[in-house]
Amino acid sequence: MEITVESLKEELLKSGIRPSHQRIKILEHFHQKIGHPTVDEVFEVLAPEIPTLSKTTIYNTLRLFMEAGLVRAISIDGIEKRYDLMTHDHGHFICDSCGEIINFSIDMEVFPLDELKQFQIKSKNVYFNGLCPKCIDQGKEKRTENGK
Amino acid sequence: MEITVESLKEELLKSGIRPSHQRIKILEHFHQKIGHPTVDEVFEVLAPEIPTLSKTTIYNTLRLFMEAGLVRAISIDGIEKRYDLMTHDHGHFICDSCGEIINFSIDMEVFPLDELKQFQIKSKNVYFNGLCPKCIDQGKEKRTENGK
DNA sequence: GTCCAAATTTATAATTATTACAATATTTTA
DNA sequence: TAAAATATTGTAATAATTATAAATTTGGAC
Repeated sequence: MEITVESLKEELLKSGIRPSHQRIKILEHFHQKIGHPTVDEVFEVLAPEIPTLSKTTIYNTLRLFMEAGLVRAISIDGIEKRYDLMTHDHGHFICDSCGEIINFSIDMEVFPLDELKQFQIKSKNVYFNGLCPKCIDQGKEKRTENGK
Repeated sequence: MEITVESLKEELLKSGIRPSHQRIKILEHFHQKIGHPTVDEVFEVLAPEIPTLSKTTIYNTLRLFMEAGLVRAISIDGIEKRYDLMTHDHGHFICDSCGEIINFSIDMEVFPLDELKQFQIKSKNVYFNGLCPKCIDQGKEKRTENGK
């Protein structure tokens, strides 16, 4: 399905969010780019397009998107939050050496949930970490300076 | 099994960590208290027992413990890292309203991992969030000020 | 189209978790 | 006991995030 300004507006309205210029651009960024950007990374990309853009707006907007269930935050490295479009279920593999985050598909229904019957579950997140193939080849062990 | 200073020393030595007074006390704290303390919470509890204790020591020690695989960090709220003893596999449920973290048992072997055959997986983490039974009863929706 | 109220964005300052670093203290080894 | 290695401490620096208040933009009533 094509991503247009109109479809983005609709997506926002459906979540009860007023589709301002900034919000459309930020949502568009998540649809166009794959990956798991930080607030800073979103800012760096959009600042040239929206010269008046403020980082606070991105913080505000992403919190709004989260509350509406449009994106989710992942913060496995504990340094900086990263954000991820809420699409289909998937897990995240984080490489301890290079820091890269790799999606992998996973069926969240595999969990036996007798213990959580009384709970209302809104989202499920699965994180693995270890070494990615590239870093295994290079014989790396610990995260290095050049790894983000 | 009884937790004694001797058993804690052994545990540290087995991981190649020299069992200093501070390190023993910090490890002991994780064995005694259940929960997922932050650096600050560990500091508050241990500072009276070790008057010279520095927060830097706790940061250093917990990083050391993590590298040795004794504890793991969870940072699902993205605010402050919390630490957890590496015992048996379990998942974490985080209540969006009161912020409480509840363990639940889970078999990490249920994951189909064809996609990650080439990866070296060191740890697996599962986080759910939503509302806990207490907060459902109280009709809460969003996290409130009194929720940590 | 103009005006008004509400919502949004912006810039700045404040807060807070974490790390860097250098000095001090402790422990180990010879 | 003396020297070397390691651990701890206190302070200062860094960096991500939030609070706040002013400025701007938006949407609707007329």
